[in-house]
Amino acid sequence: MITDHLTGLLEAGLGKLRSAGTLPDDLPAEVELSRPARPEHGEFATNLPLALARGAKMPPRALATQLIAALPESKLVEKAEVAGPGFINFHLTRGWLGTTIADIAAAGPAFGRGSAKAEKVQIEFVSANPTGPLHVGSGRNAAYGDSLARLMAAAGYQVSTEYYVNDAGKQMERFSQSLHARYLQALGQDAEVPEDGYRGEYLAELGRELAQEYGDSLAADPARIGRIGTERMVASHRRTLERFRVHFDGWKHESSLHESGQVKAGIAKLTELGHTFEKEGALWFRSSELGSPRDQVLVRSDDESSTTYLAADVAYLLDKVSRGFDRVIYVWGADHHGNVAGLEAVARALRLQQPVEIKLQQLVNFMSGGEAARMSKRAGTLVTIDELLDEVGVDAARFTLVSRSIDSTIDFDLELVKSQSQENPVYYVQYQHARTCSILRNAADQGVVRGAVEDSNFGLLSHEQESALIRKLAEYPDLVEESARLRAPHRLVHYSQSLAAVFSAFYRDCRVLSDDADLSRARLWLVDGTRQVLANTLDLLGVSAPETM
RNA sequence: GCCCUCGUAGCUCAGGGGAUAGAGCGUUCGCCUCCGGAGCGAAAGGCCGCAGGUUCGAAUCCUGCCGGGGGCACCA
Repeated sequence: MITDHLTGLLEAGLGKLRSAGTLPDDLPAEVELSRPARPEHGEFATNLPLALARGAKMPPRALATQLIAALPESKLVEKAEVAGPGFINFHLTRGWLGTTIADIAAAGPAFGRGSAKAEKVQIEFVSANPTGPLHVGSGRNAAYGDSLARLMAAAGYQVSTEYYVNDAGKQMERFSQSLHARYLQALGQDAEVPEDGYRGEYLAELGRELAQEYGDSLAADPARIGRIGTERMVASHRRTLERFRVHFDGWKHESSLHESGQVKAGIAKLTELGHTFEKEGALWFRSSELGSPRDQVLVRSDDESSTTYLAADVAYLLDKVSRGFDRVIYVWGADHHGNVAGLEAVARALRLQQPVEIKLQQLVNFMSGGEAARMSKRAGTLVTIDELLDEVGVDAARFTLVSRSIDSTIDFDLELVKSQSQENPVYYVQYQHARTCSILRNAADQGVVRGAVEDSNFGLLSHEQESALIRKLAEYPDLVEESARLRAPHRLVHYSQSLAAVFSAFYRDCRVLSDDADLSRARLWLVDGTRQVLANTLDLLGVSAPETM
């Protein structure tokens, strides 16, 4: 990779300056090359001299000049020059073009992958209550979590994904009672959905379904109805998510943590470590001493067996760690942010060595025709992922939902997305991908043989648009690394649009299939590299890369 | 009141200490004998919410204020 090569040159140059006594000894040994910026000033730039100038007690430009003089010879660097307040711009030789294209051709779908890391990371996301269909807010969570998992895996981490099924507690009781009422109604009996129950039409449907399948045999067993209903809901979540191209490595039921005794054991461990106390008949977690604004209840006063969600969270966190994950990432909706301090307090109380990261996803404001539409499962008004997919398809939905920083609220206007779906940027990116495939097909039809990549003469690729395109392709491995580090898959969206635009400019100015056979071959390799990188980027987003549209 | 988050072009948003702050949409003006026009080029459009601070250097980091959104349960 080119940045590795340049970093090596800079390190060698620095070493030379160090041994000459120009630099203080306490400067960092690691050299960090900045990402290519303002490529019109050179193929790659670094702000390293600026970063070091202070420690070196010399003006950045002077340091940059000395550093350039100390750089070893390189076949890939034509020249290096000082620019701006003290940048070093590298102008690369044509040899570099070939190495980049050859790298892509050799790695294929693996181009951009980081070196394998030992770190095992678990990402838990969606984890919606199984009390109703998944709505678009969970869709954003799913799109983000899944892309993050793909991205971190590409960056070299060992990634495992999990969905936590909240199939215990009072919310589930309300669900059972609501479904029971709907079931009785379906049997023609008088029954009312509880005041604080779930009133959505989907439960009435499920009630009719159960009445048809089971007759009246469940009438006296609301608990069993609840269990059956929950599993139906979980199964429907799984179907919806698979349709959304989101696959989970594991599904963890909260109920299993209760049944196995892990919840009790977790509480006992907190008590053993001295972090609990009793008050007003309840057992409390003294989280206020661990950075949380208040203490929290673990076991309710009304019933010794009645534990709170936090107690289950303790058990679940211990369970995750016991499975050998070195880092656990939670993706939560912003409406759960009040629980962040609590979980962090738990991690501190348990003295976990493993980092616990909580990514808060801001809300999706669902709009309809410019007007805010409230989403509420209990009121039964919501827009489900399935409805969204029916309207705009998986590709547009995923691309749109992951396109913004996870910290930003998204206004999602279904009317707008429907009406503009043909102008959605995702189609632009896919279109450019299809175009690369089309050119490759045409080449095959015309009997143009690309030959081996090492036999191509990439020195012929001297056009400005060709250089710009190769620079853009060469950014990709760094982009993967940085986006993964920042947990920011939305950067891939912006990159895909940018790469598509650069390719489009190349396409306009540089005819690929021409009478010049050598040039055609070199350009075909460039087109193929573009196709590969577009496909790799879209894959990390869970968006398809069609060969025709 | 406290906590989280956002405030950048008309709109929706990128930009995680560095060069002349970018993209899409919208607006205006151009471009189809040519590998896919779901396209391309150009122009117009910015006290980067406000005020301090740190720094050689701040849209970026810190503090305060203003404004939008969300959250502060013995629900999950």
